[in-house]
Amino acid sequence: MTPQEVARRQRARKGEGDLLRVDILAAAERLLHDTGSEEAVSIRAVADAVGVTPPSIYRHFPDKIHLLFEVCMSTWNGLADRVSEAVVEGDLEATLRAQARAYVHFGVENPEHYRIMFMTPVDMTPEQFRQEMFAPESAFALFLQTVEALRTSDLVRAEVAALDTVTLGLHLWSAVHGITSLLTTKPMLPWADVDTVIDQQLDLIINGLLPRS
Amino acid sequence: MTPQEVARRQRARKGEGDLLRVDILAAAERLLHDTGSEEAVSIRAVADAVGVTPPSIYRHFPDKIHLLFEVCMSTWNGLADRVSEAVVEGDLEATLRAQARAYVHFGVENPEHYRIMFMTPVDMTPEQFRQEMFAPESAFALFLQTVEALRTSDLVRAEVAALDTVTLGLHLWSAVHGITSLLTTKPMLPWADVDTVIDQQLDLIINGLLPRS
DNA sequence: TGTACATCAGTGAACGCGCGTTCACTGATGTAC
DNA sequence: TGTACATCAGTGAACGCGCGTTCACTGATGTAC
Repeated sequence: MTPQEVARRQRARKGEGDLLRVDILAAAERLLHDTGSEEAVSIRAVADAVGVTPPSIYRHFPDKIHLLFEVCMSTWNGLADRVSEAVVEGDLEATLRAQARAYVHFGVENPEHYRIMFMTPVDMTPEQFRQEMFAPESAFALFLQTVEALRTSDLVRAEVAALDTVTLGLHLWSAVHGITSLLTTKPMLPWADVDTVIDQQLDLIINGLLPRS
Repeated sequence: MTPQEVARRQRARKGEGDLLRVDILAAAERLLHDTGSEEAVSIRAVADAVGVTPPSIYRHFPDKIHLLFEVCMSTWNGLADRVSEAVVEGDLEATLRAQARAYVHFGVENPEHYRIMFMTPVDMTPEQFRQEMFAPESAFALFLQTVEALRTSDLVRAEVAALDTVTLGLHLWSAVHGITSLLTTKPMLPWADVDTVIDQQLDLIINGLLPRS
């Protein structure tokens, strides 16, 4: 009848204090993913999940928001790998589509991470992460390479080629972000399955509403 | 040196209790708009702004979330008017563009209302508002009329005409929502001015990336 | 015209909650001699 | 091989906070007679 208690964590050896840091991150990540709720990831809940008392979190993180964002950023950095694997040599359109798919799936699989990073007022984001988010190795930077290649190719309309790469990138990102954001936020709407939605959206953007001839 | 206090509100006459209800809504709306922060709109803060004690809010609203959503919905319903005024007789493309512009401006001018309604997990939304949001007189429903007209016109590619109206509507909405969402959430990115961003995004979607001939 | 009374709008005080965070501490671990 | 000691990982208890909400109430207002 006693409530199920997580076994208290065995204390790390001297000099191995950083083991706890890793476990804290893992526990917070699991909590955020499983509950899908930022609120559920309290310092107390994380400490509980690791089997440790709340103050010991502060040995490893300056405050709650830095912990939360480190969790988000490490997931976000994982996306960069998937985006670079999505490259299809010699086929820019296919690359664009595959990268978009990787992006949307990232959001759909980690909706609360995504919400924290891209659907929350900036002021909440610690300065250090604001830059890291769009750093040269980030998913966004990789995506911009594809956009740049596409824009400077001969595949694209003259008006599109005339745009700034970043500007074009922001527009394409917005479209893909719109899908991700609404899919996760308003799942009760009559969506097709995720891959169909992505493909249709890309088809609209690539080919446009109006006829070609 | 005493803190500035809002004058206590004069008590309503008998039978005129609903006057307070209106004032509560107005105060909450102002608070949400001016602070741009859902958190700032606490029962206590609203009561303070009106010049009344917290419990009197409960005479008029069952709980906090109903108050908050009623504020959002009344702003949202105001958008429906702007969307229907945006119709340009006999020019579907112009209508689409004008309605999109009305929508994005709504979001940019009321970023926190917008965030609460469209960037927050569904579970937070009271049942009654989930339906009202997409009701027949809503901005979204009006927008769907434009989409339907466009889809069944002879302006549009065959593949686009073949789509379901709602499906096409969701895609167009996603694109416009993506812009709104990122503009307000990541204002430090190198955006052009709002109208330019909207127009460019619509141009992409209407004409596509690839050349027409 | 005066008075008793029901109704209604709003109050004052308090509840319990979970939170982030701080502080002074304990006790195990490794190291120096 | 044994012992004193510094270091380090983590604890226990508490802080103050603002919140949503409830409860029993007060006192002004209008109405009935």
